[in-house]
Amino acid sequence: MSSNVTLEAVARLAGVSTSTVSRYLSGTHPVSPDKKAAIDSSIDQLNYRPNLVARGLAKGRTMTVGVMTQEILSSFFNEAMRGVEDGLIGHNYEAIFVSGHWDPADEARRLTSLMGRGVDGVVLIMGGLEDSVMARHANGVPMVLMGRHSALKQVHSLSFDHYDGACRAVRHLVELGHKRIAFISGPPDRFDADERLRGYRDTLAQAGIAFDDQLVASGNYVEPGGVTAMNILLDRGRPFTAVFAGNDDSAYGAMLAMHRRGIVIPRDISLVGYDDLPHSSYCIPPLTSVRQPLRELGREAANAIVALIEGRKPPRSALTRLELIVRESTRALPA
Amino acid sequence: MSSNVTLEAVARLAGVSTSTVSRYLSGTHPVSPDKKAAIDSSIDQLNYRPNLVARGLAKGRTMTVGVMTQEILSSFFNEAMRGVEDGLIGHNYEAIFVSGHWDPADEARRLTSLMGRGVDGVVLIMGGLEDSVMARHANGVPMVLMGRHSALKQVHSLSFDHYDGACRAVRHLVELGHKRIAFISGPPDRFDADERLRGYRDTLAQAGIAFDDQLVASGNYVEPGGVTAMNILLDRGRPFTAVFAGNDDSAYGAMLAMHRRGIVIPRDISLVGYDDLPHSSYCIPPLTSVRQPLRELGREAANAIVALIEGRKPPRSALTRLELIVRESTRALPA
DNA sequence: CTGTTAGCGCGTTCAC
DNA sequence: GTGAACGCGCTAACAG
Repeated sequence: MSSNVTLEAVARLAGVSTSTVSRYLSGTHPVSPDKKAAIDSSIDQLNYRPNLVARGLAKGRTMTVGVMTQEILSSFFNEAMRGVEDGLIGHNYEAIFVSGHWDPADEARRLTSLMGRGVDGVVLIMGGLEDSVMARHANGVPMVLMGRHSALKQVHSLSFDHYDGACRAVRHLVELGHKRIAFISGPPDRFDADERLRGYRDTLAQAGIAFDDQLVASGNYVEPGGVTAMNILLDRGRPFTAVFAGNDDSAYGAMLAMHRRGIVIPRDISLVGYDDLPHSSYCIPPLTSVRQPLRELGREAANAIVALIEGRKPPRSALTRLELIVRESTRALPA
Repeated sequence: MSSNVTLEAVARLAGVSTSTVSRYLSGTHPVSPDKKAAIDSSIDQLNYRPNLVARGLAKGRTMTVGVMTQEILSSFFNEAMRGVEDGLIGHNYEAIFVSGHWDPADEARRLTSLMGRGVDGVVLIMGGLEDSVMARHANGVPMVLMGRHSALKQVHSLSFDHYDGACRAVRHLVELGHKRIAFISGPPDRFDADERLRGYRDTLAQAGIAFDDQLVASGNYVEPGGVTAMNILLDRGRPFTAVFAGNDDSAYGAMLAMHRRGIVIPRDISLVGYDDLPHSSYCIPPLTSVRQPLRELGREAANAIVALIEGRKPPRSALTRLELIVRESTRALPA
């Protein structure tokens, strides 16, 4: 385990007591210049590195926050993680990442382990932990929940308005003159998926377009699901000129399905995605998508958790601003 | 910090000594059935969770291994991380991820911090740490280096043969009848990039095709670089019928650049990538690419680090097997 | 099988 | 300013 050279060794070499070294290192009390020098020299002579485990035990704080993602293999989560990491570094906290794999049992396990490791706070990105479980496992440490909302008042929730995002996407299509607009939905039991569907329906209604359930196919937010959904849509034979995919990964799948059938985007069909993943600027054609500033949200989450840890009130979230990024996968229908 | 209920509280409630509880929990010594029951009941009555920090301090082992990635936002690293995570879980170790951002100073900092946290072992994924630095920071804990090689004998290196991979890619193109084959290289100072270039040149030579430096443009392993490189290649006016991109991200960029100019893949130009990122099955057209079993390598890394930690010899690496995945971005040239 | 006694390395009283 | 002593929660000898 870590180093073998301890604070005590440093103290002995410097001819002072361990408390003096400790105080010097933490800067809590003034130390005389000559001792400072002696300590400094023996520190790098011995190549001393403080044992964070011991420090954590003694102080009851570890200067780390646990970040639970669901899936390491996902641009979506990665953006959020990156944001949290960025934000934390500025505050001298370190992130330790674990992943819950969308499995509540796994999530609970990881959360317990994080707590046992003495993290000072926890950031949960999405996931399916129920409030009661979260409450039970969060042993008094502050928690920030990203991407969804919890009724618990101990947890600070930070998320986007998926309903609004979906409205923007569909409205864009409507404004381009599309009337037959299909929808590839997300996993049926997920809040954000439901919200996006609701946005789709409401915007259609608002535009005076009748909802046609033959025009929605369920995807699951991953590429293969997008392929399947698109094929189903096409096979049903109901005509449509545009598709709104519940997320970009589904959209990628849909693109491939269309490509296979010789359908050209946006000439034959317009496509809008959701998430604006990094890759969406580089697919063929570049994808029009609803951008959620995930990375920024991650930074906010970091700020919030640090504030909470230090007993301050988390700053009011400024952004949550969604934006439709128009690229080349959508076009106006000739009048 | 974590829970407030301690081992001692449990012991008191159960009417036994702390050591008995400790022994029961760790299973190192037999404990009488009635005490077991008493302990069990008081554990969940109190909702006791062991304090891993204290345990770590006492045992000198934390059952965690530090994993340093370079960039969270990269499918490449994510695959590797996922593999390591998978592998570790089976061994009851937990991964804590940090990222070095391809910056040696950052890497050194993170490594120090990991050591301070008392990780039992470290897995480094790529990165640019020099041997001397690695040696200095790895305070006696075992280390596994993924994706590149170190001369240090304390570190167990696990990587792929990039030269071989490049040869396969180019050979494929040659076999399809291509003679004018362009190359989009990686960052000039990176070992794997050099190896791929070498594979490209050697395979060409072997096929009796003269090397033409006007046919290589330097990318940087990310999409924008691929776009630029492809444009340069095209602007030079030197004809070519195929391109080997140093990695998939560059290939994606190249695809977009061609799309913009109305060049159709593979009708006009064939394209081969390297890495076989998950997305490569879903781009348009699906990309022929050299697959490196990164996830498997990650699992091997996990096995190796655990073996090292437990004083065994790491199993000899079985795979490192590269494979060319032929999809739809390459076609045979008419004879 | 089980309780008692020491630490693990560091922060933090409390005196001087 | 500075040192001595104690404690964070747990495991590991040491005795029974």
